[in-house]
Amino acid sequence: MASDDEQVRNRKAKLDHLKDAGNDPFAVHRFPRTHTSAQVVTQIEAAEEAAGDADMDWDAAGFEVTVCGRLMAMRDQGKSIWADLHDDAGKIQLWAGKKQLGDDAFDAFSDLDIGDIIGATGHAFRTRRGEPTVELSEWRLLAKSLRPLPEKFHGLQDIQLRYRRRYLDLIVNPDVREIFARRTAAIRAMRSFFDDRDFQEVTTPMMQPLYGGANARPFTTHHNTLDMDLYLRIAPELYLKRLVIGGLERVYEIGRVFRNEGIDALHNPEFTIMEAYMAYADYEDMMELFEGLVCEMAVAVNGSLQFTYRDNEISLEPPWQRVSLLDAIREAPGVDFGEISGDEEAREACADLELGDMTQDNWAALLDKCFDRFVAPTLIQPTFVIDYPVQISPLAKRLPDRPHLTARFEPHIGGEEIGNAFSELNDPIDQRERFEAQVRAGACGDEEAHPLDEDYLLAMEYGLPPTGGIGMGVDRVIMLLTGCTNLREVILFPQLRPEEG
RNA sequence: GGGUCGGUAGCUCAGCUGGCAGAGCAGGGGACUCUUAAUCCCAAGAUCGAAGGUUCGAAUCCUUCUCGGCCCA
Repeated sequence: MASDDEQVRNRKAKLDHLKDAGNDPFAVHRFPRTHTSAQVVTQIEAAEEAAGDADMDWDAAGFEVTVCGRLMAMRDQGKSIWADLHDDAGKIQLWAGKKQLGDDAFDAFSDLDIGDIIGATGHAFRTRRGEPTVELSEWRLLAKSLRPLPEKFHGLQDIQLRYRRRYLDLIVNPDVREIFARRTAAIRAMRSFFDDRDFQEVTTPMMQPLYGGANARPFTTHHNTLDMDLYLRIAPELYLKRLVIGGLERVYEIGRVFRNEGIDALHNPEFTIMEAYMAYADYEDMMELFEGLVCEMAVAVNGSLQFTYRDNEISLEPPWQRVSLLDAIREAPGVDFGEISGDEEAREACADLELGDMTQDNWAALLDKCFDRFVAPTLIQPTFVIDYPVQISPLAKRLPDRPHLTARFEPHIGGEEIGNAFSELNDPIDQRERFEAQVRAGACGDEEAHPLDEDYLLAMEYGLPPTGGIGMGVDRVIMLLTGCTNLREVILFPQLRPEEG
């Protein structure tokens, strides 16, 4: 057990001594700092600027600062100790001199451990070697760290430990901090994009009496007082469209959805989705909106519309290319799903494609497999895959000239699907028939089939204006923009198998 | 589900065709007032993922299991 480790025992013993001497670090409630590490550096540079070419007299030009953070390195030279203090803004070097600080405070300082949280006051200056530094005149321990940190040079490499103890990952791996800062910038850009266009940000239920808005299996939970089962949402779609019916003409939501499916490099059971709906707009408008949104996110993350993903140079410069779903599959594996309707017929057409066991696959599943296997990996530059068959698009509006197809698109970048969008189906009669077809598919074993939602149909019968909607897999877009190849690198606490066993 | 690579000290990693379990960092003791992956000296730290097998002898070879990475389905 780690708790018996020698290093932990040493640190606990130090803590006990502090408590016995009336210096319990955990009794400290607050610490007023005057400067972050970055502010100290900036002010040192400003002092140098003011002094011009003259030699700096730091005794005169130095200034008093109070900083706080985590001790990340100690270089003990006997009567002089150099230490690195890290805070949210960066790092600043501390210097403790035995003569300058006094014997007691100096000895106590040398007793600190890497990982301890301290506050310190002193004179800011730059060393002869050029390092911005605070010469300590006073310091205090604000929290004792009882466990040793991972190695300072290589950081934490163990993938499982990095995710299970993400705090350690963040403490010792600076590039991880950077990725999540970029994630935050991307989401901030997304909000301002919609806010600038007069969209209203809303929150809708995560616990729903009936799930819908996507084809996926849900998680189930139970409310005790109401004594009813509830589903964790797989999408916010049907609630957002209720709001459009209610007259909120432009709405968006950024939030978590939950899908009860496998976990791999591109799937986490809970992930962040963005959905937006715009009354009186269609899927062509949504393509433009989607392009603009991703471009603004890219600029926020990378400062550019160009980026590299898996050695591919990708440009987000609009307009993005478009390909018809059925045309693309007719070209690549050479199956014309537009000419095939039955499940058996589809299986025959795919017989030579080495798609594995097809006995459970219906027409829609095989179309999906063909696309995922032969077409999606080739869509490196941003591409809208358009015009999905009505059978696999139960919430999308039909194309007027080709009613077997819908006004729907899925954007693909770097070979990955990053969203789904369409002109929303607003005919409640057609919607009921689509739901009924889904229920039939469910009865035939399709576990991801959409359930029939009477409450949503009731809302639709009051009148949903013609509306365009988009959904985006936010984590996936951030993954692409940051060059990560695993979703878990952009989710702070990805789902893992429980520890032990 | 299949293939493949891996699990060795708190952390990062060596350990070859079987022959005393190693280093660096961190930690302990000591020296050192411009260091910054500080440096130098000393001592300590291991159920080698688990179980079985082969062998005089297994971290190493074999089998099974387990956990994880990557690739494929």
